[in-house]
Amino acid sequence: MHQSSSSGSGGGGGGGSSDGGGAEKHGHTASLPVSQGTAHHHAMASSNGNFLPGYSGGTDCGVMNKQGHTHADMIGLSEGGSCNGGGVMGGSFLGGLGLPPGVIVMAMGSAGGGISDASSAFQMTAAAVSLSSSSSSSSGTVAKRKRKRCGVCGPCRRLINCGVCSSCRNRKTGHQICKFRKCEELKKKPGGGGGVLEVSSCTHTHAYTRAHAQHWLDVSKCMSHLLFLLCVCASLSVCMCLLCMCACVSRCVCVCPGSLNPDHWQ
DNA sequence: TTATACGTACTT
DNA sequence: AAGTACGTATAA
Ligand SMILES: [Zn+2]
Ligand SMILES: [Zn+2]
Repeated sequence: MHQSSSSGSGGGGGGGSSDGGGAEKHGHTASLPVSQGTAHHHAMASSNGNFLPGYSGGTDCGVMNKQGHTHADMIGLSEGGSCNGGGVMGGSFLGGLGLPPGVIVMAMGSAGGGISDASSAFQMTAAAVSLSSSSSSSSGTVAKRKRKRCGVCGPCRRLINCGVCSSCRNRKTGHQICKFRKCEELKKKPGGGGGVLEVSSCTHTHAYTRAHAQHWLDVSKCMSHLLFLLCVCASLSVCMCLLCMCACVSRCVCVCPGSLNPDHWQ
């Protein structure tokens, strides 16, 4: 009797991200024009073609999809004029984001305390969301969100299925990614990893531009320029750079390292 | 529609 | 703990 035929055998919860994993299917190694040498992305040597190259952003305002494919219809929240450093901003900026009343604004100056890296900042963000969420619990619906691969860890950068692991051998019925390609973040317990909260199910649309993603990587290194806007509506979190006033919007608050990778913001 | 792959439950 | 199987979300 293997799991009977129906009734909850395989957890319905799942479902993932279809991540089109991009691996063997699209051999499409996004060749992005590197124009900013500021980012210190991890050095990686895609020697044998089994790994994706490091992320490198361009300066154009192209819109990128999860796997680096360009998408035509996505709209970036930050490109109103800040895409190239225009920095047009003012009271209208927040209005443009469509944040509902009750937004918590948390500025982090150099006096941010001992915080010196981006993930810590995200944790703070998460904590704040937690407070606001429990405080104004809009509905209590804790709809579980499905996670997506981070896109930057070693396994995520692998392109080729090993073909011999249990997942590969059992692919027909197992529906699992190759063990060597399984994202390190997804291996962790959901909600684990040091303070992740499950604020989710926000219907706000979000997007990012490639240029902004690159900028975000840079800005994350200098906490004194970050401004976090937390929406009590649950899961909307906006991270804005005070230098150029561009912003990142995410549906979920995540503290995993992948949050800093544009792929994670899909 | 098809292909990929997350979450979960059952099995070994 | 690892393997197996299923339902199904998501993208192409
Ligand atoms: Zn494998
Ligand atoms: Zn990963």
